[in-house]
Amino acid sequence: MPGRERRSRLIDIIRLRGFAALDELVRELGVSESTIRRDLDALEEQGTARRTHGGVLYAGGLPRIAEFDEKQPANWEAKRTIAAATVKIINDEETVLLDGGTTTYEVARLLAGRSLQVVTNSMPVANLFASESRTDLILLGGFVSPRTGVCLGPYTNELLSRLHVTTTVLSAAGISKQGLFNAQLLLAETEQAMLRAAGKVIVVADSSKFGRKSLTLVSGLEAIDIVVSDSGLSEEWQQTILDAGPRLILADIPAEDVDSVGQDASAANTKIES
Amino acid sequence: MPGRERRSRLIDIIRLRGFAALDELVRELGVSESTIRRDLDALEEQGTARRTHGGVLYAGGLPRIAEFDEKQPANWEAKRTIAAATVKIINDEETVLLDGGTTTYEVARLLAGRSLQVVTNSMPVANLFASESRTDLILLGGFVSPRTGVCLGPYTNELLSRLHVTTTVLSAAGISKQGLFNAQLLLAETEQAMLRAAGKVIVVADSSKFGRKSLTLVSGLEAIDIVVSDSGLSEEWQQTILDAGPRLILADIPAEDVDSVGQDASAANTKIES
DNA sequence: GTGCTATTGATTATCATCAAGCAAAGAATG
DNA sequence: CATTCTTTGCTTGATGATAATCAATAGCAC
Repeated sequence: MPGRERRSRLIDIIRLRGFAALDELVRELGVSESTIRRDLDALEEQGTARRTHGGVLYAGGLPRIAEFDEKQPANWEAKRTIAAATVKIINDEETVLLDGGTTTYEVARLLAGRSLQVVTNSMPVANLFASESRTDLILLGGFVSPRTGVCLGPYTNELLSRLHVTTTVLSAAGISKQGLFNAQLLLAETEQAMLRAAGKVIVVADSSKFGRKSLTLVSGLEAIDIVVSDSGLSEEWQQTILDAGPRLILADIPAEDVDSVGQDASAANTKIES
Repeated sequence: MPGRERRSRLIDIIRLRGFAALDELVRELGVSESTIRRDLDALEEQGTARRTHGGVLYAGGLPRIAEFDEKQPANWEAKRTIAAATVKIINDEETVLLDGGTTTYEVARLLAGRSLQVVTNSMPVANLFASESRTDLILLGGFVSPRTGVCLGPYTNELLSRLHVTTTVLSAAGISKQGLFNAQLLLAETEQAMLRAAGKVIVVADSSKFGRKSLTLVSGLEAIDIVVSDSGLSEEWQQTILDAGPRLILADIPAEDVDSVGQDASAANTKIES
């Protein structure tokens, strides 16, 4: 096999799989290990691939969404348990509208594979469902915000105005007595449109979000049906929320079995109030 | 550090980076190699990660779009050169509408990082631009086809009807004397809407597509401004296209330097006719 | 406290991978 | 045809990674 074609196929294989073991490549391309190794060195020099012990990683891969990369796994433990509690109150065959944000992303991960209709404006969320044949996916178009990967703007809002869903799962940058806050002006409008499209509104927010305001007010507390948070939420806030109307679900960080992240969402204990 | 938290952080790290070397993890988590190794075995069993020699890959990641996975790198060499020739006739600051398909995906890869406005209905394409701050991205929403990851349907078409772009890059399942063919009925409608939104229409298709019909006719040849293909296209077909109206650009597979795939799009020789 | 168990860290022998050097086979050049 | 340059495959000693075993520690029940 000519060297040119081999290197070209090499790139294709690596790109396709994201990772390829060295002996794998030796077998599939039918050349010696030394040759593969030399090719990989060249690819690395060129920046297309990254070598590891025993294999290669594709380097020119998808640029990642900033928000999901930088973010320290700050309250991820909490976010995960909140997500686990949230998916329990979503039934199969529902139509679910999912907002952007890391907590809703966790919810989306747990929903993947279930028989649902999902509507979202978030590209990271959409990617999770894109190839799931059991889940119908409707993507809200519009202008894509580069930092967060969500669709915004008039097109998005107008499309939303014509949809109706059974359940909307919203995230928030902050929650105060006045209601839900968000950090982006355009996103606030889109979230307001989401509220109008919803039958039941669920807000997911870890306890650190309470008592914190942000740029714009999205909605009052009375528009929310259910708030899902973690057990770190103070008594006062619990009462404040309940007084304002919503049901409150507090997810306990599970005593054991943290490993269940993927399919299995049964671990979190939940305490339902009022 | 308690084992639970460690494993949780492990998942976060792996997910964030896609790959992590073993000694890296040892250093960052401050535990012994044996412990890390045991944790990774557990994660692998559980399906969250995939072990390699000397490291781990994240497994629970994005499910991949079927079309891009299965597809043999059949005419990829041709597709790449076609893509390289195509991006040469697209200028900075233009508004470009990109169709779905593997050839247009290659075009998109070469456009990534340039100063453009990009409009697309394809999620794989959108992912390439999502975090590029230099490129404005407008995503056409709608119903997402699970196999190909493109948005279809009435919402998509209606949004398109309100847009105007300088250049549209279309793909095709087949090209005959009658015109452009596509394999999906709904997609044909969307592509017709794309044609209507376009100033200049570029069709990218490798030579194997010519003389091949598919399910539905999308448009006649006269609606196309430029056809970009490879040098494998027969004389008769060249003449047929030129007689019908479009300009024809044939990309030669470069004699050397196949390695330039990423940023560098300068390699392909092109022959421009009429 | 005593036993029990789970988790961790160190050690070892074994195996896989690596870089470098060298020779053979083509391809290109004069 | 001879010569040079490139590409390829093989070998070797060295390095790195692995699995398995064992001892130490820390909890937990009673």
